[in-house]
Amino acid sequence: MTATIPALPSQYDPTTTEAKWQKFWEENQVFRADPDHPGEPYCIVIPPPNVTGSLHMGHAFEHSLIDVLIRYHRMIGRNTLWLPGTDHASIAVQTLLEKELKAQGKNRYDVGRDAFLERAWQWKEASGGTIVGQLRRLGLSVDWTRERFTMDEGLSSAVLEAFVTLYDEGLIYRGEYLVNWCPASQSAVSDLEVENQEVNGHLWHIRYPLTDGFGAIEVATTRPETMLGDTAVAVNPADDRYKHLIGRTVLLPILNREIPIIADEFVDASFGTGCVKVTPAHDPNDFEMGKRHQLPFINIMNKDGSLNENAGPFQGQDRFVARKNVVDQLASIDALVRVEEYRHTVPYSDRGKAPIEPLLSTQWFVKIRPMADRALEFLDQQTSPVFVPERWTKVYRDWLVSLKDWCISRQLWWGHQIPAWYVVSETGGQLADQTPFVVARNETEAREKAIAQFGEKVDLVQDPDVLDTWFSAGLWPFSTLGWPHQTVDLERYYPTTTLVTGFDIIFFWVARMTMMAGHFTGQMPFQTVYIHGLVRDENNKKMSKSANNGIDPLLLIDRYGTDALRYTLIKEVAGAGQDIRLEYNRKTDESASVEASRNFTNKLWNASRFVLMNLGDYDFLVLTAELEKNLRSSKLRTQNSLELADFWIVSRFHQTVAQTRQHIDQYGLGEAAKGLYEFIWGDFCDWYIELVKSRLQGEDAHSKQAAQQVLAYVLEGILKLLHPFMPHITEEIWQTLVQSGQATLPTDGTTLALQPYPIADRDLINADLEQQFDLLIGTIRTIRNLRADSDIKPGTKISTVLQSESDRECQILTAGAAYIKDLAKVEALTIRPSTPGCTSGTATVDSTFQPDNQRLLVIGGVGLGIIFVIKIIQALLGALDELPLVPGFLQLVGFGYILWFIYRYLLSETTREELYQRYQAIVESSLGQISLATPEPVPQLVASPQPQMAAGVVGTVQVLIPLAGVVDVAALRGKLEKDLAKIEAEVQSLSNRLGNPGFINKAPAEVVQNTRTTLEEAEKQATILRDRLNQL
RNA sequence: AGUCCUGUAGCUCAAUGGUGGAGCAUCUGUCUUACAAACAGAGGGUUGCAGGUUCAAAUCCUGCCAGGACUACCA
Repeated sequence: MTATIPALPSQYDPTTTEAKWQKFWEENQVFRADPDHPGEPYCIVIPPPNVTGSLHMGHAFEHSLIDVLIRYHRMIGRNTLWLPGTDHASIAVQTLLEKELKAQGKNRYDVGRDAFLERAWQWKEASGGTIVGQLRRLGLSVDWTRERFTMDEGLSSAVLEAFVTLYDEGLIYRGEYLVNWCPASQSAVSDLEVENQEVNGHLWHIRYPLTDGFGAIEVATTRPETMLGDTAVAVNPADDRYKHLIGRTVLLPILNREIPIIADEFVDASFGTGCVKVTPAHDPNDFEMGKRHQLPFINIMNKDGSLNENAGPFQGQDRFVARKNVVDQLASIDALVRVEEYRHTVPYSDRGKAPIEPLLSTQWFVKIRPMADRALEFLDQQTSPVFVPERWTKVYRDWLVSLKDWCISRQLWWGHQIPAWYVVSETGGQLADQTPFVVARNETEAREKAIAQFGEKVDLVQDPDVLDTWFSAGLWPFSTLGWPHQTVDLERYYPTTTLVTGFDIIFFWVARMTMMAGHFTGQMPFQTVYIHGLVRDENNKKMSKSANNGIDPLLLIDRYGTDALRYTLIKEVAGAGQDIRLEYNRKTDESASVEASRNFTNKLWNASRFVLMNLGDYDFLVLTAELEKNLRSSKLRTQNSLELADFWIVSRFHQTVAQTRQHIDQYGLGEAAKGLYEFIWGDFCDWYIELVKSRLQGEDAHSKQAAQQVLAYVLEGILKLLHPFMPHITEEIWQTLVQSGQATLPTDGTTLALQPYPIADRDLINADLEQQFDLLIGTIRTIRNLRADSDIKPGTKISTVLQSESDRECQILTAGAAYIKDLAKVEALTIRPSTPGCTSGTATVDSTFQPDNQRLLVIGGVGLGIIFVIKIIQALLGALDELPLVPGFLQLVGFGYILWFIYRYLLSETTREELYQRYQAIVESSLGQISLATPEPVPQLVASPQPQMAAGVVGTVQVLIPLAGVVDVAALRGKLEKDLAKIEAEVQSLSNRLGNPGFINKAPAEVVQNTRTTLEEAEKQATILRDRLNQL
C-alpha cells in the first residue's frame, strides 16, 4: 500500500499536479450546477472579462477571492453556481480589427459591414478564448457548461427585449446633445469611458475688440481653435469691472463675427480676467450657457477631428494643426495677448487613447432618473444590496443621486445593433436626424409598425449604430440565467447571492445592473456586493496598462504555482476590501511573498509525506472512524492511548475550524488564510509532528496507533480547510491520503472539492488544555533559548531542573515531562515544587551538578535520594512529636516544608497520586543517567556550594540548566540582568498603574484584577531572577 | 477643489480603548531519520507630527504632514 510513498519527491511540483486536477475537475463536470441540488442556492456571476483581454493581476486577485467563496460555500452544502463568461468589448475589438485593416491599407467601409462583422466573429472564435484559457489556469471552480458571451443568441435577445421595452416605456429617447466624441474610434463614448489626464499645456490669452471701437475684452483658453465656434463672451453679472459691457458686442478675431457679451452666474470673476469665451457646440458648460441664453450652436468640427466649413480658412485641418495655425494668425493680427504655461487635465478616450472632443450630435439616451430612483428605494428602504465594506454604500448612493442620462449609442459596428428602423422613404431616401423611425424586435415587426404609420410603401433602414457594451453588461446577472424567459436557472439562482468586483466599476457596472434589474426583475440582482481593493505594484502604484507596471500572473504561476499565487493574493487582504501590495523584482521576475507561499505549499507537501510514510498499512476510513469513536467515548481520559498532545492538536484543529468559518462568513478571507498558515505550520508541523515522532518509532503499539489516527484525522481536516485557498495541492494530497497511499485518478469522480467542509466540534475544544500546552511550549522554548545562550551544542543532551511554587504548573510540567525531554533534548529532567520565598536550595533534590565521577555520584545520588525520602518521613514524625524540643534553622525550614508538604500532597487522593508520579519522574531521570556512556553533567545531591547555572523563567517556573566546564559568568550575569531589567520595568509600570486611584476606581474590576495578577507574576519572576543573580 | 482610504519593526501586515504581535528579510548556530524551499535561537519600535478627550489612546476627536484612489473641474 505504501509502496508509492517513498517515491514521492521531497519537493512539491505544482506544474503537472495543477494541470492534472484542472482537467479532472472539468472532465468530470465537478462544478456543474444542479438546480435540483437540495442546498440553499449560492450564486455568483463572473464579472465578465473583456474578450480581447489577457489575464492580469487584477483578474487573478478577483477570481481567487471569488473561488474561495464559491468553493467554501459548495463544501458547506450550498447549491452553488459560478457562472462564467466574457463581454464583447465593442470599442476594443473594433479598434483591433481596424488596425488590422489599416495594415492592409483598408478601412471598415472598404470591406463593408457584413464582411467586417464576419471578420470580427472569426477573430472572436480564434482569439476570444485566450482569457478563458488563462482563467482555467487559476483552477477556478466555474461551471463551464453555462459559459455565456454578451453577443450570444440568448443575451442578444435579452438586449433587444430590454431596449424595446425601455423605448416603449419612454425611458429611451433620441436627441441632439453634446457627447464625448472620440475622433480615433469616431464614436461617441460615455462619461465613464473618459479618462482625465494631467498634461502640461498652455493658456492662451486672446483679445476680443469691442465692436464700438472703445477698448477690448480679454479671454483665455486652452483650446484656442474653438474660438472659431464662439457665439458669445460671458462675464459674471456681479463683476463691477464688466457690468457696463453687458449687452454690448465684441468682434471675434479672424472670422470677424459680432458676438454679444452676456452675464452668467457660472463665470468665476476671480479666475483669469473674469471673462469667458462661450463655445456652445464644443464645451459642456458653454453648452448649458448656450441653452440658457439661446445662443447659436456652431459646430466647427468633423467626426475625424478635422475642422469643417464653419472654421473658415482652417477648414480641413486637423484640430491640433488648426490650433497652431489659429494661434499664429492671432499673433500676426496682434490679438494674442500672451501665452502662459499651464498644467491642466485633458479628457482622453479610455479605449482610443486620443483626447476627447465634446461634439454636438444626435444620439440615443437612457433616461436615468426613474431607474436610479428605483435603485435608491431598494437601498434606502431595504438596504439592498449590502456593500462590503459598508463604506462603499455612500459612493454607490452618491452616484445614483447624481447620475445623468446615459448615452448608449456608439458609432461602431461590433455590438448589438440598435433595433430602430428609419422610414427613409419619408425623407427622400436619406437618413437624416429628423427621419422618423420605429423601434421593434426585428425587421418584420418594424415593417408592420412602419406600414401602420406611414402606409404600404415604406423603405426602412436600420440604425447603423450599436449599443454601449455596458448596456448588455447591465443585464448580465439575469440575462445569463435565461431572462427574459422564466427558466429553471433563473427561478433557482436569481437573485444571485454575491457580486465580487472592484470599486472602480461601481459606477460603470454595479449601478447599471441594479437599475436594470430593479426595472426588469423588480428586485436587486445580488444580495451583497463585495468590493475588493486594488493590486498595487512593488512601489505602491496601481497596476495599469498606461503605467505599464503590470505583473504577469502567468509568469508567477509558472515559477511558483497557481496555489502559491492565489494564496499570496488572498493572504494579503486585511479585513475586506483593502488594497494589497505585491512584492516583485522586475529584473528577476521573482516575488518574495509568492515564494513564501510556495514554501508553504512545500511545507504542507512534506508534512503530508511524513504522515503517509508513517501510517504503515492502513485503511483511511477505519483509521479515522476509530479515532472519532475514541475521542468521543472518553474525552480527556487516556485509555485509548490518546494523550495530551493528541487532545491538544484536536482542540487546536477544531478551534481553527471555528475561526476559519467565522472569518470566511464575514468576508475576512485574508484572516482565514493567515489563521490556517499558523495552525498548519506552527501547531501541526512545528509541534505536533515533532511530538509524535518518538511514539511512531517507539515500542508502544497502542500509542503509535493513536498517533497515526490523529495524524490522519488532522491532516485530512487541514486539506479540507485549505482547499478553497489552495485547491490543487490539497486535492492531490487528499486523493493519496484517502486512497491509502495510492495517487490514482478516481474513476467515479470523487473529489475533495465536493467533500463537506469541517464542522467545529465545541466538545473537542479545550481552552484549559491549550493553556496548559502553552506552558509546556514556553518551557521548551526557554530551555532551547538557554541552551543557545550557553553555547550548548544542538546535539548535546542536558540536565534541567524545573521549579515552581504553583501546584498546577508542577502538574502540567509532570504530565508533559516526556515532551520536554524530547523536544528540548533533556536527558535528566527534575520537576519540583519550591516554597514561596525559598526558590532554591531547599531540602529537596538539589540542582548542584558536577561534570565528573558521574557513575559513583549517580549511585550515591540514588542512595541519597532514598535517604532523603526517608528523612522526610522521619522529619514528619519527628516534627510532630518534638517540635518545641528541636530548634535550629534547618529544622524550621524542614518543618515549614513538611507542613506544606502534608497540606499539598497527603490530604487528598489525587495529590497523593501526583506525588507518586513526581517521585517516579525523579527516579526515572536519575536512572536514565546510569546508562550514559559518556561523561555528562550529573546532579550532586549536596546543598552547597551553588553551581554555575543558566537560568530562565517562564510563567512562574524557574528553569535551571547546570553548566559544564568553563562558564562565562559575565555573560550569564549580563543575560540575567537584562531579563531582570525588563521585568522590573514591567513591575514598575504595573505598580504605577495600580497606585493610581483613578485607575482603581474607574477601570472595570476585571481589568484591575488582571493587572494585579500580572503584577504578582512579574514580581515573582523578578524575585527568581534576582535570587539567581545573587548566586552567581 | 471635494470625497474616501492608508501611515505601526528594513518589507508586508496584526492588535472589542486595557499598555504593541506575526510572517518575510537580517544575524547566529544546525544537513536533528517530512521538509536547507528546512530546523533552533537572537536582535529590531517615541505606532507620521501636534494638540485634545480618558484612570488609560496605535485605537476616539481636531488640525497638520505624507502616500494613494475616486469624482468634478476654472475657461
